[in-house]
Amino acid sequence: MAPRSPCPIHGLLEIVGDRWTLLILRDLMFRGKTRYSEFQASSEGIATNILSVRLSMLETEGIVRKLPDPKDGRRQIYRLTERGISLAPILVEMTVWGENNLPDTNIVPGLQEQLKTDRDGALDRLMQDLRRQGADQNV
Amino acid sequence: MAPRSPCPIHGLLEIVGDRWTLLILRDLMFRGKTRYSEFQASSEGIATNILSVRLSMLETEGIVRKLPDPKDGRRQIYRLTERGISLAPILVEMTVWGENNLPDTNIVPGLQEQLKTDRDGALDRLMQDLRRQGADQNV
DNA sequence: CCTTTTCACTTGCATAATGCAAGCTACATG
DNA sequence: CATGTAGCTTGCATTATGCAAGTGAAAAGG
Repeated sequence: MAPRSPCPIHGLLEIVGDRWTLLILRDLMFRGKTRYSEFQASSEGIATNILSVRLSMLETEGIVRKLPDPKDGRRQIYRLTERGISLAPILVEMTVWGENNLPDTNIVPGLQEQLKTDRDGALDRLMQDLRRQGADQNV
Repeated sequence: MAPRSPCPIHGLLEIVGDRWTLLILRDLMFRGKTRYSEFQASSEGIATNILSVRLSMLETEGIVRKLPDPKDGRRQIYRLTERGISLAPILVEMTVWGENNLPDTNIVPGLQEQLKTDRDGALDRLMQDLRRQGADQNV
């Protein structure tokens, strides 16, 4: 949908402001997931048709790119673009807030400690790591 | 809705992960809005029934609190709680991303420059200011 | 006072988004 | 060459959102 106002938050929400998109990005950023069936397997249980629509939307928005797996012609590999990687600070802040304000949360082990003691450093390392992953396959 | 997984991002999205809630919080944080009719007047055009449901949800989640206007018995004043103020880093990161990655955005004048040159300082000042607003009316 | 406005909502109904189950096609595996 | 797997698409039920109109309490105006 086209934004109804020039507000940067509103514009961003037109892309990621639904129940599922940020969870897909979480899987890409924090959980090393790259495949359709992996996103589908996340415990929140996204419906397959919704996943399909969201992934292609993210692709047209330039947040992820899809490339065929060279080792298995059935498989597609989804990776974050640089534009997608630049969303990491938002996801990190969301993680920190959730950890501090919600009961019964648990993040990928290790990251939680890093975020508490050295948030900026942990964020930098995360983004560097995502860039390295993206550099493996072309562009 | 109750979260389906212990993921902090998922838990947060169960509260703010819809098209409108974060825009209400934006109005509270960056635009000094405190009243129902002010939220309704935002240019994205939230429907009045949705606004009503979202505000009471935010209240039960402890993100905002509603208090009667002592000067006008018809009016209610909505303010961020400390829990709501602690969402500021997320909104700020969203603003920064939108400014850098979307065409035709314009933020409340002044804040944009502050965020570019001194993000941490601007965030601190914003949160202090919100705390001061909240301290006016009882806790 | 008594009427008219304003404010903060609620209600009813149309439309759009999401959820669920089943099916389909290209490719891989045995 | 039969069977399985991955990544989807399709059809339909359910839920959420959007829109217009209406309501009640309090303020403002005469």
